[in-house]
Amino acid sequence: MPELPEVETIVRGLREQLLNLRFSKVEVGLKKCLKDSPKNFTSSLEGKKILGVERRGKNIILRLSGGAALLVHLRMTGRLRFVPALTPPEKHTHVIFSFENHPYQLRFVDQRQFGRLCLETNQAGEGLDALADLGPEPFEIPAKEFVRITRLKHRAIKPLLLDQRFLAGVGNIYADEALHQAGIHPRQQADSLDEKNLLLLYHSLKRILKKAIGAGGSSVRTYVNVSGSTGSFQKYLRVYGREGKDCKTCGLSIVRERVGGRSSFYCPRCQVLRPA
DNA sequence: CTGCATGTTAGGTT
DNA sequence: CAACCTAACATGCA
Repeated sequence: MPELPEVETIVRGLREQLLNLRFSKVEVGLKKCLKDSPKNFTSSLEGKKILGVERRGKNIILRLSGGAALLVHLRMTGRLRFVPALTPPEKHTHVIFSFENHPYQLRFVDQRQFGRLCLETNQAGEGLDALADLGPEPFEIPAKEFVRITRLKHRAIKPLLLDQRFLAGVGNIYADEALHQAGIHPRQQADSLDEKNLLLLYHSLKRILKKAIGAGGSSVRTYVNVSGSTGSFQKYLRVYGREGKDCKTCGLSIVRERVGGRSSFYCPRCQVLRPA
């Protein structure tokens, strides 16, 4: 659910709140969301200071004193909330972080328990192991490079966009929206697209991601930001979740179809599948 | 009751 | 190796 724009919104919120805070206490209520033992996790974190908050793909990275990093992946329903310590814990609260001389807590809440927190005590070297396989960031890869690597792939474009090793951060919502905007069928073979089409896709994707970040993300199910507010980009979705409704470009009914095991929404008139 | 849902990974097959 | 499929994870909702 949280894709690049939602994660970016969360990261910005966390950066505002967490910079220079020092963990005083970490409480783990559900150990399966950790890679480490809870004991190791809490004792390694306590006393460390938060020096930076970054995003890589759909991952949240807290840079800590001593060279460590706390990685958070929210998967489907994970949420990070920054709330007064006196707030009664909501259902599915699994980890609570308290800070020195601060009345608020950071809480990890996850209804479906798929989200993961992982502490990397990596030294010197840059790469965090958990992020090693991620593809380029959509905002960093140059247009020509995007065109080049896409045409190397003999597979449908939609599952390719969702492949985090190909491109980091794109999920089901924004893949469907970008393909609609570019007039490309989700099942179109990547290596059958010409440069003009791929440049259009590249710019559509960046434009949509940027607009969605500006709107604070899309709240289609459980997503809220760090302070609990919903995003507003769901109002601007043109295909995602709109099966049977009319295409805002041509009026034809939006269809839903499984592509690469994921439901995909598209307009059969604006997005015609062409033989490879 | 059944089926389905967002992300990711593991494991298997083609 | 690349591409592809399915199951699994846990819960809530239609």
